[in-house]
Order: sequence, then C-alpha cells, then structure tokens
Amino acid sequence: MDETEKLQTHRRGSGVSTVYETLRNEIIELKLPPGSPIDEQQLSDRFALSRTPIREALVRLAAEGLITTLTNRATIVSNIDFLGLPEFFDALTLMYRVTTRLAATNHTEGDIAAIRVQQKAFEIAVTNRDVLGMISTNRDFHIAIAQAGRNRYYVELFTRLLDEGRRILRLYYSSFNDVLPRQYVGEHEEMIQAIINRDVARADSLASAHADQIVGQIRSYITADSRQTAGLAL
Amino acid sequence: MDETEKLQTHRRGSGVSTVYETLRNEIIELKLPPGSPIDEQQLSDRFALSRTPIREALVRLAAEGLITTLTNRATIVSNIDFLGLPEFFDALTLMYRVTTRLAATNHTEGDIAAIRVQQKAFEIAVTNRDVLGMISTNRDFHIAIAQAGRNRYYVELFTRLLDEGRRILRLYYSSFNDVLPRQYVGEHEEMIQAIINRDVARADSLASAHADQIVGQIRSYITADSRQTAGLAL
DNA sequence: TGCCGACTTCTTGTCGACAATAAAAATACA
DNA sequence: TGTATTTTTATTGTCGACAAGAAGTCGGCA
Repeated sequence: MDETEKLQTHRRGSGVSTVYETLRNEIIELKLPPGSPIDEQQLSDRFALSRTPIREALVRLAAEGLITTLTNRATIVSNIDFLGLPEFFDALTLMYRVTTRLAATNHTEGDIAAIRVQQKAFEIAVTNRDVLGMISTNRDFHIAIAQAGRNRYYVELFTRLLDEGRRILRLYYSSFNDVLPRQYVGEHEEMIQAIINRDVARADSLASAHADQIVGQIRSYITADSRQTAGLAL
Repeated sequence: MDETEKLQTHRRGSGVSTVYETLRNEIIELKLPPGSPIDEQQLSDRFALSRTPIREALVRLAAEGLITTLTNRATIVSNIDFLGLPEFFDALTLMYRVTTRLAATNHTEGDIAAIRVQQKAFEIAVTNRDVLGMISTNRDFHIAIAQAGRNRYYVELFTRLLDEGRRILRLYYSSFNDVLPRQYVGEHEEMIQAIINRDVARADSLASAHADQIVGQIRSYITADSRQTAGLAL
C-alpha cells in the first residue's frame, strides 16, 4: 500500500482535504486500526505533500477525536473507548430518536427520495451478504433521515456517533448473522412509512426499537463468551 | 489592545493552545464581532509566534465553526446564523433536558459541590447586576450539571450550544431586565434539589421550563420592535 | 465616457530546514 | 550482572521564505 497518491495537479488547498478524507475513511474502516502510529513524514511521502498540509489534516482529525496526539512524542489512531460505551449507546439512541422524529415533521419529497436510495443500497448489501456494505449503507440511510430532519447540530453529532459505531461494528463484523439484517430492512421500511405519514409518535417508537436492536447487537458481540476451551476436561 | 502577549518562555506546543483559547474567548465574548477579518500575520506579531502555530489554532477554531475560511482569500469570525435559530433552540432545549436528567441519575456528591459553586457565582453576578457575568456563570452552571451527567457527547454539544448562546445574548445584553435573572436563580435552585433527590421526572420538567424561559427571552430580544422612528409624522 | 485586460498587491497555502523533546541505545559504575 | 547516566536517534513543533490565488488598481481601447 505504499503507492504514492500522485495527484500532481494539486489545486492549492485541495490536498489537505484529500488527506483528511482519506485518513478519515481509513480510520473508520479500520484500515488504520486503533493505536496505529501516524507518521507525518511517511504521510508526507505518500501524498507528495509537505508536512505542513499533512499536519493541518491531522489537527482536524484530532479535533474530531479520531486521532490522539501525544505531545512531542507521537500521534496515534484513537482507541475505541469501551469504558465509555454506555455513554455512546445513550447518545446514539437519543440521536436515532430525535432525528427520526424531526424527519417525520420536516421532510420534503426530495428527502424521501434520498432516503429511499440509501435504503435500496442497504437492501442490496443485505442480499449480497456484503457485511461491510451493510454497515456503511446503514449509516448513510440514517444520516439521510437526519438530514431530512433539518437540524445541523443533530446531523453532526449523529454522524460522529454512527462513524464511531462503524469502527466498533467492524471489529466484530465477522460474527454478523443473516436474520438480523433482514429484520433491519423491514424496520427501515416501517420507519420510512412513519416519516411519510408524518407520524411522529410512531417514528419515535420505531427509532427507539431500532436503536435498541442495534445497541443490543453490539452489546452481544462484545460480551459474547468465546472461551471455547472452557469446557475441556482437566 | 495591540500589546503583544509576551510569553517569552513558550513551552513547546503551549503557544498554540494559548492562541486557540484566547481567540476562542474573544470570539465568544464578541471582542471579535462576527465578520471580523482574522489576519494571520497580525496574530503572528501579536503572539510573537510564527504563522504555523497560529494557523493550527485557526484550523481548530474552524473545525468548531467559530471562524469561516474563504479559501485563498480571507478568514473571518463566523456570523451568527439567525436563519438557523430554530434548530439552535431545539438542540439547546434537548440538551438542557438530557443533561439535567442524567445529572439526577449519575451525580456524585462532588458534582453537587461543583454545581453549587457555579450557582453561587451566578447569584453574585445577579446581585451585582453584572450582566456579562450572569451570561457566563449561567453557562458554567449548566455545564457543571452536564458534567455530573457523565456523558461526554452531551457535554461537548451542550458546551458548543451554550457558547453560541453567549454570543447571541451578548448581542442583546443591554436589554437584560432585572426580574428574569432573579427568577433564574430560583429555577436553578429547584433544579439542584431535583438532582439531589434523583427525581428524574422533575429534573426534566424543570430543565424543560428553564429552557423555554431562556429561548423565549432570546426570541423576545430578537423580535423586539425597536423602530423608534416609526411613529413620527411624515 | 465606459468597459475590458494586464498589473500590482495583499493574503493565504506550501515548502524545506532547524530546534526541542522524549524514547531508545549505549556506556559507565557499583 | 544490574542500575543509573549519558548519548544517540527519531519525531514532533516552529520558523522564515517562497509560490499561488484573488481582489483591487491602473491603463488602454472602443
């Protein structure tokens, strides 16, 4: 993976966004696993840029909490904070609910179309058993809903939470089973209907249940007892 | 105000935090009003630092939305988005409620002490009719509550919202009257009691009412009809 | 006089080099 | 042989200078 991203024709100031987005994706997709050291010089070589714009991108990532800089020493990809997981679940659930409620209230026809596109993509990922695709299209689906809700503060926080969720899910994605995703498709469909009908109460309860599903799923992965040698005779 | 902040003994890497915090405060306190141009060279002179660390601080501020960079042209203090005010009020109210609820559930004795300190400071500002002090101690009071709730996501968002609120309030602070702040002191006191009693429902409804108060106050300032020449004979 | 284009200037974006700091390695000592 | 101390090394933080882009200025042309 040492191919230098050779975009010789850097439009002035475009490089830093490229670096930012590239790294951001690689962090969320766990190509750069938590704890990975981030070497400025190395990135400088890779993107054929000076260290200055690289640094700028890193500062942005640090502001989002995606990387952690140990002053004067090193900067690493932030670890997933398992101790803070309850907080994460609480905030995630609240954002699921709030954004879906607002979508039911504020959506336009264009929003519905956008949501349907994402739902379709999610469905395809499910039929293809493309677990990675499922994780990211599920995120896009809910962000589309959030955007229909028209509240940038919620969109921003929700995006951060969902992306953090993507990191966690990728850690466990091997154990994805088949029945749950199918169920999600149905739940998504119901949510879309509730939004279209502007039924806030139903949108809320569906979002709440959906959040519980997902939180429960993550919880079960994390607490899964995989001590396969526990039962052996001693 | 052209006195150069002469901290000759910069501990390596401390300078950028100083710049960040100083500018952040000046923006929130409207010493740098919305739309003010931010000149890197000028800041470089003022803080006796090279443009590089200045730039780093600016990137951080931009990530928080406090400044806006027009690419290749200029960077200015972000304008207050009056069109987005409904979103702001909605998010603010939600955060008031959520953080107060969580505080009722999760607080420790130390948290209560910290909250009381801020409440006292707010009271003093009220008795002194120190409007600017009221605005900032009120913020600190609610952040203390949020911290007692132990959810960093909410603390972060709430802090951003309250700081944005400080900017808005400062725009209108001249019209602060006397009765409202006194009322706030009482409401704060009730909130503390509800938190101590771990009465989530009451904490919620108090927070909700308190939020409505403040939102209503801001709204009334903004929509206040101050066309003093409207009635003149023509 | 009014509009279009080259030029100037000012600010931002980028670069390569240097300084400081902390970890790691090497050395001295008990 | 183990520990404390010095030296080395690698990486970050900072600097001054240069390049590029955009707004404003000036001059030429219809």
